[in-house]
Amino acid sequence: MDRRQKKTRTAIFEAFTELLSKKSYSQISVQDILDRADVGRSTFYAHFDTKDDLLDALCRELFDHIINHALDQTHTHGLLPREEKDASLFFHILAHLQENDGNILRLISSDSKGAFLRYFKEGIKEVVSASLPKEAFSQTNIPKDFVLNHISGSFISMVEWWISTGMKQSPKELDEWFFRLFPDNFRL
Amino acid sequence: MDRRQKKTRTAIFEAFTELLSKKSYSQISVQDILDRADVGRSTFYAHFDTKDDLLDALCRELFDHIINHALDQTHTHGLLPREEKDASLFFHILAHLQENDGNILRLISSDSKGAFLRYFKEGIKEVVSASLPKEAFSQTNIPKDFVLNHISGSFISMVEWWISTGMKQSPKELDEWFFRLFPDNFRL
DNA sequence: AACCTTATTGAATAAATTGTTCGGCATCTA
DNA sequence: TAGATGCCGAACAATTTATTCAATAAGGTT
Repeated sequence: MDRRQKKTRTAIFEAFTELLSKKSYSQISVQDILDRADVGRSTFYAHFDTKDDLLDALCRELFDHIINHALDQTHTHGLLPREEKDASLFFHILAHLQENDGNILRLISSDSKGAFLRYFKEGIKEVVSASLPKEAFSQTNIPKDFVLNHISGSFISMVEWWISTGMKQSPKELDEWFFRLFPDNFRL
Repeated sequence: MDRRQKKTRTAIFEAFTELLSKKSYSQISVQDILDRADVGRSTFYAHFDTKDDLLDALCRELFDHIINHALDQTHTHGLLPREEKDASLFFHILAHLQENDGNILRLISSDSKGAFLRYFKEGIKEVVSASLPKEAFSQTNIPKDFVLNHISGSFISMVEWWISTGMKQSPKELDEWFFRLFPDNFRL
């Protein structure tokens, strides 16, 4: 990709996330983004169809970043038995969030988190689906998709809670609490 | 309240929910609402400050409706032991949703569900907090608010899943599955 | 370095939207 | 019936959105 394109793209992303930490999504005008990113009007529309499109692209980018990071970590460690807390996928995601990499936290606590959390939840669902042992389902007749939705949904809910209450707990602590709220025969 | 006021208020609410089932919130203009509700421009702004204010009011109204309905039911039955599935708060909420009272489903499946689900989740948290036996916490050192957030968050998540997959399960079935995804020593 | 390609700029523009104001009219309540 | 209150709808200023286009700048290739 052309250097110029990359430059304006990240300039827009950065300006956008900065603004998102101050105003709500609907209050941000394209002009605001233009001013802060120091980018021409027509340039913006050459990159993104609409403001919604920009939000979507940003969410996708941040989401990819998080998931890939977490997957790298777990693959490095291999899929160890659950007892090794450091190998938990969720632990790595939480740890990554704690570093506020890519200003993700700004987005999650803004009122436009909806778009992002959709991606986030869907991604978690897929990852969990791939790594969850079949034994977790075989003993019940509860649909797999129902369980996956429960796990990813409550995880996202926990992340929101964590951020909104000031991130006072460590990823390890959260990870442990989280799993203790599932049935004893669950080994995630 | 003046009959005239009530009339326009509900006319606006109805027009709004109908529109929400077709377009996303941001795509709906005040003019759209005016046309469909057959209400004058100045009248609208006499009732609501902004479009956001309207959404907020609608969410509050629907939320009150659901929660009060569910609370009535459980109070009628009294708080029976958990084994009596019909007495579950969650069962009643699900059953009420199934009746699509007040076109709630339209709102929950629209992309402006965020605002509504916030109220919904917060309300569930309070109700659960009030009715949850202390034994559910005493054996752990997990903060109560964490647990409440987990319960209400995963419940909301389940409702979204239910609606988005066509509501093929009965409230009773869902209610049962839901509780089986909690630790065995949980008696909600 | 010269050349071709592609991106950016910024201004001008049309269309849509928002929120306000105000005089005239309809409807409620006492 | 009378006074108060709500509704109407048109007109209005201010923003905002998304497009167009010619001039300019910068990138990449040989």
